[in-house]
Amino acid sequence: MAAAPGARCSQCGMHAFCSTAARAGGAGVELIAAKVRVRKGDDVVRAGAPFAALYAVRAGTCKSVLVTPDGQEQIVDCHIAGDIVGADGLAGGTHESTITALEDGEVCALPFDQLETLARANREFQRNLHALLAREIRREQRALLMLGTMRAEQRLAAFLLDLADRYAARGYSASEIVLRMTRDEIGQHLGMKLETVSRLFSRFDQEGLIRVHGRDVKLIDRGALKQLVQAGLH
Amino acid sequence: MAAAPGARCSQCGMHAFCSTAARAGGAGVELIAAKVRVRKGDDVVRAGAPFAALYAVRAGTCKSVLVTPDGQEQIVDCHIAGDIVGADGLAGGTHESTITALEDGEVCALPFDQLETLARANREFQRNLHALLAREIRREQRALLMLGTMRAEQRLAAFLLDLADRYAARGYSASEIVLRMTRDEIGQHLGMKLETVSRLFSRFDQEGLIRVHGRDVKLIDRGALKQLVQAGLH
DNA sequence: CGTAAGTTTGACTTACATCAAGTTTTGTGG
DNA sequence: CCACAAAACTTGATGTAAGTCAAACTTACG
Repeated sequence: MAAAPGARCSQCGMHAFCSTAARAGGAGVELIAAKVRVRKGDDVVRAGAPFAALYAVRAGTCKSVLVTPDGQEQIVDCHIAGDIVGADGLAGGTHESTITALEDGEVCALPFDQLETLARANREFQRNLHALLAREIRREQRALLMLGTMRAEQRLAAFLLDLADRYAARGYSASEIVLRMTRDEIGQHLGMKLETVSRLFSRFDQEGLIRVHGRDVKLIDRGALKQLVQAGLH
Repeated sequence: MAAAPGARCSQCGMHAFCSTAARAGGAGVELIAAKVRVRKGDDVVRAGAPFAALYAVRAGTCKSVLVTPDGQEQIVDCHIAGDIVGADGLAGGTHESTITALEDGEVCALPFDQLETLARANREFQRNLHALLAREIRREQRALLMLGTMRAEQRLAAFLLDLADRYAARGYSASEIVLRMTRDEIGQHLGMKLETVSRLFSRFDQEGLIRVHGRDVKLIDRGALKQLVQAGLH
């Protein structure tokens, strides 16, 4: 179950980890990552499950979902290949959100006690691990800013720009996005109804900001999108 | 600038840290916390400042604020005595949110490289540090759920219950709250306007859920408040 | 004690939700 | 590969929660 050695780690967000982990390996510890295939709709982790590992998304995309007592769902974040997920389970020992594959893909389970052992052995790896957790705090703070202060059109524009930037950072096209979420899921993520998402896509298309065909979205006028997010013009 | 030894650490959220830190101290490291007085309105950390330490709130309350490019403010969280703040700065090396005192108080600066050194030396302390970061992830995920799925009245009810619970966990009254935030600040935290906050306080008071006198709030019918949050009845 | 900051309440507006119908896409078994 | 059902999407008409504007009231503070 050990990961294939050197398997395209350079594109993986865990890269910094694994490379320092390899060096820290000299200290007598080695990271054993279990690579798992997931099919669309599979749960990577389920809310309430005991926490034991972080998961590196090797291929595909995932959503992490929190559910209210009355059944309403909030998509807390969506993850693309290279992201590390599941850190919320670390507090309290059980996962709080359910992480589900949005398409077929592959994840690596990284046993957390092994990560901690490596972090104790290697200062650089430790810092990377902490940065990983802090990055999640930061992403969520930004999401709060978005939900708390922006209007629907701004949130959707910000969402598209963020997604494009993240794909770009992983070497994919920065303007051609294939959404893996339904309109309903995008709505659950951005705090609006699917009809509103649909209407905004149509309007952005009409206004020449983007070009939409179902789940294929092409960013046409990034400048205008950015301005929309920032200025919040009516 | 070292903290007064044994200074009411039992009430401090850092307690688990310091106690294990003391034990880890046998490994030749000691935590030097700088205790600082803050006045109402003082910034504990400013957005953009280089990250060097976490801050334990020893007395008083703080808010952490994120600002949009166009000047809108989102109060990401508010912190009471016993909380540890400033973890968002760990990613990227600079603080992203500004943390401001809402009343006179006292904070301890905990140099992060010292915390990391202790974490490498002591497994239990390391786990506590990780749990601290994960708890923040969790709080923010819940806040996202709140902003993304709930209506204004539910958010305010949830806010009051959370605040009461947190005070209770620190040994204060679970039903008598003294708000340290203005209506405007509460609105900036919950994603609504100050007028809406005011109206909801008045309505909750009329309906007998709470008793409001300015910033003094007494929770009367916690059951009803909880039901309001969960059921979202119209 | 007076001014400024904060709060309340009312009248009106608006962004988004809801309800509803029709269209397109996706997936599956014959 | 096609047929057909289910799921996803679009668009319109209407409703409503919360925002905006405005004025009066209360509390905190120099």
